[in-house]
Amino acid sequence: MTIIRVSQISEYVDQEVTIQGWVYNRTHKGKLVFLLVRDGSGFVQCVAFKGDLDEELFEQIAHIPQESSIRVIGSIRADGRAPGMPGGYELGIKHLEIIQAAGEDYPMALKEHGVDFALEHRHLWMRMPSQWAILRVRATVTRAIREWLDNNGFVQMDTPILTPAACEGTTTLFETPYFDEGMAYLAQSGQLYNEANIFAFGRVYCFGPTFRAEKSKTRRHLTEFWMVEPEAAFTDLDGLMEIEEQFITHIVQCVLRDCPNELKTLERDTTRLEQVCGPFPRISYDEAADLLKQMRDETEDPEQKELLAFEWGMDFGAPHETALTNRFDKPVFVYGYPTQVKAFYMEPWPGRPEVCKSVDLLAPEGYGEICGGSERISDPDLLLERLHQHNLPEEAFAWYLDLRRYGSVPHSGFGMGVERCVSWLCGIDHIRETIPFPRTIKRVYP
RNA sequence: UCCUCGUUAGCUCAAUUGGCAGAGCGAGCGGCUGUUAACCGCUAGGUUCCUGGUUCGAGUCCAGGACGAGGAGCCA
Repeated sequence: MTIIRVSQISEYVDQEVTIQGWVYNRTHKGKLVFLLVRDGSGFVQCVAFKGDLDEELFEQIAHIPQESSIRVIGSIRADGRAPGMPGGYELGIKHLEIIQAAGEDYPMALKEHGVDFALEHRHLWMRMPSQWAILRVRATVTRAIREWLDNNGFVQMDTPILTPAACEGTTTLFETPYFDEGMAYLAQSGQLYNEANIFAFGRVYCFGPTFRAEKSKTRRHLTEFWMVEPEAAFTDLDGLMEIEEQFITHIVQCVLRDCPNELKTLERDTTRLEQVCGPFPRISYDEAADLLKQMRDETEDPEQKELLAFEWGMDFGAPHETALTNRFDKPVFVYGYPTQVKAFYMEPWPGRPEVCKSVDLLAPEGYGEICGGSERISDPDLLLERLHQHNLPEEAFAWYLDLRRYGSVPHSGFGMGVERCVSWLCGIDHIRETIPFPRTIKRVYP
């Protein structure tokens, strides 16, 4: 008997097959029982008719607990009434074997749940269609990331997770004892190592978990999140933006192409996503500041006026990013931030030392920053000066300074937060649903 | 760290001025041949977050605490 996966069901119409999975839902109507069975690849309705089965089996099916694991045999038929994913096909049950009857106290009702309850039961919550869809989009995003980078000359170089000190000297890090060497810190970025790697490989990327111990409690923050960081030699800020827009375009198009069912499950309006292809609008920080002033002057709402309060030199807050991105249909680049709000290694703007060659990419529909990057300082003397200005220990950065002494070149790179990207593509409002087991300031379970 | 809010059945929530602890969903049993969050009937299910106080009487008022959420700052 052919064992098939639900995602392939349309190829087996009128054939007798076996499906292995779990009972997601059960409803019955006298002599009919409908089981909604999921197998990881999709959801399919299986129908038991009393007249077709011996009485003991029918009774067993009629009382099978939710989430029981089963093996079901029957023939596939097309039927527009059948729910499921992809839907429109159902299996007429000829035989069913219960692998394990689930306990009758399964806690996840097929309704909405509060945040705390859902997160406490993350190990079960992920079985539900919305979470199944989001996490499959995530898998598509990570595949698209590797695909584009691998196809465009970027070599994957894994950077260390245990690191000797702060990468940028600002954010709070998780620390752990490290033998006789004092404390080691969980990586908050692989960028500095990437900068070493480009001198050997030209274009590289690292892709892995990243850790920030900041007590951020917002819908945009996790303490453990995944970041991809490409870095390219012989690339200036304009070149970096070209890379970013091709990269993002590829990711969006892969998701639209490969995840239509998932996006439909999430009721994502894809018309906005379909407009996402490069080139993206580019505005300077100065222009963004003017735009914000203009928007603040135009609004009548005093609350909005206060939220949009802004002075040159500030970094953008979430309300500023939302207001800015609402003016555009595509992701928008904001480049040339004030040097004082950015990291020490960013190349100054020619003739304007108060501004640096940095660029953030803001996603539309209010999702805000998904990529942050810059052209890096390539002059060894300037880099040393910046280290001193930021009170960073020169010895710890000796290897990093070496990179500017032996064949320094203009180079640039950026980081993209996977969870923020997936949130945007899925149209959900909190990034904790975009990673299988989210780590937040208040949660390390399960 | 700061500001705001919340905690009542397995889940989502209601409970009027301080006056008998409720509903829907979920679970169990029964009914129905096309359900889409089916529907109908019955049953079970409670330390109202904790501690103390006021009161004849507290889910409700007061004080303290615990836990959680949203936002700010910081960032991806």
